[in-house]
Amino acid sequence: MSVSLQRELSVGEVAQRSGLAVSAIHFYEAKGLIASRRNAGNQRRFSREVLRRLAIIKVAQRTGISLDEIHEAFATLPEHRAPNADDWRRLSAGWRETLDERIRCLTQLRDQLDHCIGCGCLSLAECPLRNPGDELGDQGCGARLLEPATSQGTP
Amino acid sequence: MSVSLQRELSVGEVAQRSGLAVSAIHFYEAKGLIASRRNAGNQRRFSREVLRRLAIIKVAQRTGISLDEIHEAFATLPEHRAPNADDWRRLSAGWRETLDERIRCLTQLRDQLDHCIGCGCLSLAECPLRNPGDELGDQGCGARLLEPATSQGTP
DNA sequence: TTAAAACCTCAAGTTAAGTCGAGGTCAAGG
DNA sequence: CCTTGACCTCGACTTAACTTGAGGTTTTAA
Repeated sequence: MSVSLQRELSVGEVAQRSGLAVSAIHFYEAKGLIASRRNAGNQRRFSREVLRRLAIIKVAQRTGISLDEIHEAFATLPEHRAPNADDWRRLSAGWRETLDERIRCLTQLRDQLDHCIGCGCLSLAECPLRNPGDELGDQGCGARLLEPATSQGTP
Repeated sequence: MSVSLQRELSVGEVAQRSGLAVSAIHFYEAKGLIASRRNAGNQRRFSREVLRRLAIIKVAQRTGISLDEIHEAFATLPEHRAPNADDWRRLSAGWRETLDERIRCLTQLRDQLDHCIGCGCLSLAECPLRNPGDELGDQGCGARLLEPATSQGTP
């Protein structure tokens, strides 16, 4: 196995260079996230481009994107030519927004939690967050911090 | 089903007031996250405290804590008395740190991604992030953005 | 040439966090 | 009394993202 410039890569080489398990690479191929051609003995041969794709997959996953979503995003890449810098940039930029949104939601949660640690509302019944009327601050980040004030009982 | 002050709650009432499915409440009980006693007819009866526990579970889950971790945290609560404000505060404060850490990691990822969108390194080979030597900036937030520079090939 | 290492396919297993359904019991209202 | 709705248990199913293993083939290095 000599070091190469442009030769195609075996699955083991891809695994080593990407830091992924061989089984994961098989899995991604089965999912249509990456492609390979086969040599005479039916073994996979990958172009170097696959390393970039795998890197992109890993980044996207870290931002909380599912493989299905990654697949959809990859589907927007042009079919007839290899993706170029702008293509990747477009995907990255889209995911950056998702990531930003997630950060925003978690930060909001943290602030609520800070408030609750301060006022003890996670432990006592008088939490201001239990009251409705804070729809203003609600940016679609998921559920309220405490029970959704069913407005029955607790007289 | 009359509104009550202090009566114990049936599983349906807990479900309604917590916004969880009955099956989820069964599941949490089976996992040891909440407890109930049984009435004469073998039906679950929950004390009101369970609502707070469920609220805590939901918050913790939103911060990315697993049920197992929540279980561990709950295990640090005193056994012989009902948890008080300080107990809950302690848990919340611990999870706040976890949350903060997650926000920090995602923010770092976002900044890296910003950089990569700018320089196109997600698409081209000259990305500065490929080079080692940035252990300084690495705060244990997971993998590098690109391949871990196996330092063979690409002469 | 030959033995080990790498590769192949396909099915089944794993974990988390629940959901769903079957088959049976309990409780409340008319 | 009887029906309806809420409850009970238990096992099987779900999804995501892989991993593991069995049984067989190809490549590579000595």
